[in-house]
Amino acid sequence: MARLKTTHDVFSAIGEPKRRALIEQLLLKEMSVNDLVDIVQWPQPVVSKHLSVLRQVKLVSERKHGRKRLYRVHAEEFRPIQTWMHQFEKYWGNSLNQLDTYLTEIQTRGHNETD
Amino acid sequence: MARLKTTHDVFSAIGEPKRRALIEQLLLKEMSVNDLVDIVQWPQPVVSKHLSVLRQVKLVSERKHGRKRLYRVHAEEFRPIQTWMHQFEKYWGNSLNQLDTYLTEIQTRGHNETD
DNA sequence: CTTATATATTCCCATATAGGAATATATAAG
DNA sequence: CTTATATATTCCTATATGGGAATATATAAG
Repeated sequence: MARLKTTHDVFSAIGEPKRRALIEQLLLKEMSVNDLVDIVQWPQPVVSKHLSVLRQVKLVSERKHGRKRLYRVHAEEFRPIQTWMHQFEKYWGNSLNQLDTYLTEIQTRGHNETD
Repeated sequence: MARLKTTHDVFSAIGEPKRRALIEQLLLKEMSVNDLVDIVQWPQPVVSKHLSVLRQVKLVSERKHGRKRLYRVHAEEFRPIQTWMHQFEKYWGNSLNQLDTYLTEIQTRGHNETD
């Protein structure tokens, strides 16, 4: 076989730096394709194609507004990545992350204080 | 041009599901190549090649032990991913993550209490 | 309807896989 | 030295890009 499709999952989709750059911009605010083109200075088809990949894995959504299409980030769809990253926190000897790990743990347990 | 190299950066490297699976195993404990082959049941060259990519981006390291090569995860190298993911936490309406965001913020500022 | 604007899609190509098969390399054991 | 074990590397091929260029599509404006 060959390489996985970039639309296979969220991890593949964010593997491309340009797509991460677009996400970073859309996190600031909802924007049209040309707004993004003006900012990142890549050819419009390049931006559209990367947005297409992000749309397919649902990391962004689009809505029509006149002639424009406004794109926005779907933050919830990034959760699987964050969840996967939690595995590493126990190895980061940082009190902040230890606290986060602890809090996540009691949350996962449903913080049943009766036990 | 064509697609980015998988060794371009950490994000590209973990885009491949098999490489994530190897990382998950190595998080449990240091292991030899054949230990991994026994677990994941892929041909040994497949495992070796994926480990090679992970080694190049320094997500894992290897040390010789007799005839074997023991691989382990370098958790610190995953930090850039976690850092990037912090951008999304403010959009996850979860008190745990809001706390984490707050703590990360004061840490970033160097928690200078004199100001 | 015609024109201009905004965005998506198609065609094309150089490039980098991911995996199978075979082989090379390294090191320990006898 | 020879053999067995452990792992890496090479060769090969089908496949999926990422981007350039050109074009299609959609919608608003005149």
